[in-house]
Amino acid sequence: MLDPKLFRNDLEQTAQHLARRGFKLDTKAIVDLEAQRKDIQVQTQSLQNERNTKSKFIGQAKAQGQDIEPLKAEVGQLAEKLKAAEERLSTLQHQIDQIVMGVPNILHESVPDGKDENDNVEIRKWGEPTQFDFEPKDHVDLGEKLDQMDFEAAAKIVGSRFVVLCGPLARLHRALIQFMLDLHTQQHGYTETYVPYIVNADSLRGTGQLPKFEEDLFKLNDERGFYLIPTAEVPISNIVRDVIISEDYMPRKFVAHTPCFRSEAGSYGKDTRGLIRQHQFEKVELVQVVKAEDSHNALEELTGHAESVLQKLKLPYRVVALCAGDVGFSSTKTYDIEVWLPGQQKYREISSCSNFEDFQARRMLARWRNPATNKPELVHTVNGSGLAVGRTLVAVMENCQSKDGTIKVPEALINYMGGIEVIK
RNA sequence: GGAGAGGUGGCAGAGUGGUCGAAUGCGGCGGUCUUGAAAACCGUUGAGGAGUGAUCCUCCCAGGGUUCGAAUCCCUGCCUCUCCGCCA
Repeated sequence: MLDPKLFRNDLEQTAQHLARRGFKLDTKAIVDLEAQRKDIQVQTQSLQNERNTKSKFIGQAKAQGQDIEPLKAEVGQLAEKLKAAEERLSTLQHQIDQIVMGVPNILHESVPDGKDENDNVEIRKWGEPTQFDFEPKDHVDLGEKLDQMDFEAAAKIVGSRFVVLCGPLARLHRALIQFMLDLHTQQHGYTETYVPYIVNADSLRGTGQLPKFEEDLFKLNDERGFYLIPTAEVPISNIVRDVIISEDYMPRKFVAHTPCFRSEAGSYGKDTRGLIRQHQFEKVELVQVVKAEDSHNALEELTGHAESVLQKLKLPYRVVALCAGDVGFSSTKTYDIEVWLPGQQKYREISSCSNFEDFQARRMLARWRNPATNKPELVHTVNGSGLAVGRTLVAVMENCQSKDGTIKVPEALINYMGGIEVIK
């Protein structure tokens, strides 16, 4: 959520900023609603003031034994007007909120212009696309040939976009998780965190998935309005919702491994093959809660932490800065890390690292107390995948395959595999 | 699942339907004292919002209700704690 003051004092400039990402702010509607709001709010408050004052007076009059009936009647009439005013105000405020909650974040000035993913800018590249002296297979062929990856069984058990892994491949999947968690906790200073996989609507509003993107979520058939998490970002970030933390709590760095659940509504026909796009996948997520002045450094740092996973696995990748049209709703700036997939002869997203500045914090009311002013200030939140586990598994399989269809376990994972060096 | 007790400011903890946005303690901040610190003492200290401003409004878990007036009474929901039962 943007600072509401921007809509009152800097509306045109805000609209221009938002236009960069192709978002059209309905300034006319806002000006109109704001004018009404101001008018009615002032009215309402003055009526409330009158009621309070007179009611207090009744108390005093009663204490002195005066006749208070006429006064009661007078204030009683006031109450009707007040109720009407309060209702109008709340309706208006609701309409304004509806608009404001649907407005994306303002982009950082360093974000490149552009319309869609084709305009993203490569920032750096690590390694070169893996060369083979044979025709490399994709992970589906490899996995099925090994008899350790079964999409049919999964389709029978639930439906499409799920997978069953068996044997060493399932273990490799687990090994990746352990490896990533150890790396981030031991070398990058993150606190290992275990969080709920089910969240309420308030949490999803806090991080920005709601109200706009409900269709991407799995909602439980439960009158409490629970959802499966689409990413650990939601439960982790909401740890600081509605609290005022102390200065020495920051920078706070959380890492958690969780499953993620996404409905993938609207992506029919996209990545239908393999486990690139699943309804359920594992992810190791990095979240940092920092002071405003630190967030852009934190984004660079966090992106580096995600990259180091790929470096240690010796998987070639590149980092791209998302262009204005491609940056997500809540983010001011996003780097995608894309790993090389020989099966597709393409770089594919394996991590997305974003700085939300105070956008999520304002929705979450996540604040810290600044000793300099002794006042609460909004924190900044930064997060990124470190990494998407399923896609990392794909990358390992495809980049480390041999001609005979076996897979060489990356050195960094051999200990986690109990010494297994080749998956066959 | 059954029985009970609660949810109040950064924390702990009072609160009779009418100067209660809320006693008190701790913590924080400022000061006195001290070579310095501690102790002691004095002062100060919730959040959000409207308005150019004086000032005003809202918030005592959330949502409804009663009332001229609700932290206080009533209803619903959520959460926490204690006991019993069941359970990975």
